[in-house]
Amino acid sequence: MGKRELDSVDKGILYLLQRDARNHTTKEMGERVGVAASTVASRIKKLERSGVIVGYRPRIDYERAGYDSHLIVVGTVPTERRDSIIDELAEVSGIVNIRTVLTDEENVSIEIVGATQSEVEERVEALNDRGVSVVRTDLLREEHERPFDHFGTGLADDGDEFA
Amino acid sequence: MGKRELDSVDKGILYLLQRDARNHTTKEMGERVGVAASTVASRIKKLERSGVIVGYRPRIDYERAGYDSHLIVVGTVPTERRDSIIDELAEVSGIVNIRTVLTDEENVSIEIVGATQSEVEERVEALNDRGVSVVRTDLLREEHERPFDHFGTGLADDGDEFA
DNA sequence: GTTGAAAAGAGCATACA
DNA sequence: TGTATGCTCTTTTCAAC
Repeated sequence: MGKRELDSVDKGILYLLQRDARNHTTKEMGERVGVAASTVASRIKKLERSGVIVGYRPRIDYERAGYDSHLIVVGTVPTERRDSIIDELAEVSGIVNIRTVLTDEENVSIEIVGATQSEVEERVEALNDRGVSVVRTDLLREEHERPFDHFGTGLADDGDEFA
Repeated sequence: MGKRELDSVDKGILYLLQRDARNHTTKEMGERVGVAASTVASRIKKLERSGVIVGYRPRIDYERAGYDSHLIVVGTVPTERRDSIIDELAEVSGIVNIRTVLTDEENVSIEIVGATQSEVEERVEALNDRGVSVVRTDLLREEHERPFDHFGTGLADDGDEFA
């Protein structure tokens, strides 16, 4: 499915979903965006089917969940083996996020979580065994997420959300 | 609110939410985890209140949404001004994610989205004006997200999800 | 804390503008 | 394409365990 042009209703809905993707009702969103609840529902389905919305995830505070060690590993993978290496990282426990960028060096960033520091250290070593040449390992301090503002400025009333 | 110990029901629920935080019913989750639907609902509420679940967000394919330029900026912010600088980045359009790590150099990673390359380049320059010394700018290639496996191995039946 | 049943509310499909 | 109505299913609530 190709690219879609988003209108202001789509953008308003996306904005509200980014503020809270689970505890908004379609009715509420419809009022904010100026459209009927059923329209909101069908727009969301369409955004899902067209691939603009890929899925929904909870934001988890791993520390509160009892996993004290949370770090970002920056590494290099040879571009020609990149995809297969990334696939195999599925077998390493504790990896919650992987980003790859279009460069030859330091082209992968891996977020790893674990209960203890030593547990996570083992996992970092496992990365080296699997073809990721680790350049740097940093403790994650904070992660801020914010709605992409183009999806909402003036398109939806801001109520109070749990930001 | 302090740390919580998660039992296997909590972990199973978190696992399922990570697979899809919006299109699972509590009944379905209850069946997979071996508990009643109402229990699932109350556990989720508790996880939200205790801060283990911080929120819910859609995963958006920005390219399909018509925003072609998507990049990761790695930079350095002076640690003593870090929090205020991060706060002020709220005024820069297109920033969707900011991570800070516990080092003195290259301690911030900023994800920026925009409609065109030049638009995003302007925004990167705006970062320099606001106290972020930009070290590197890379085009984002792919981002993989996966459920933290400790939250679910064997605790929830895997149906087929849209992973 | 967990359950199951009853009430309230949301989502979905059909029909229509 | 967007909106409204009615039907179905989900979520919420709460008394009992």
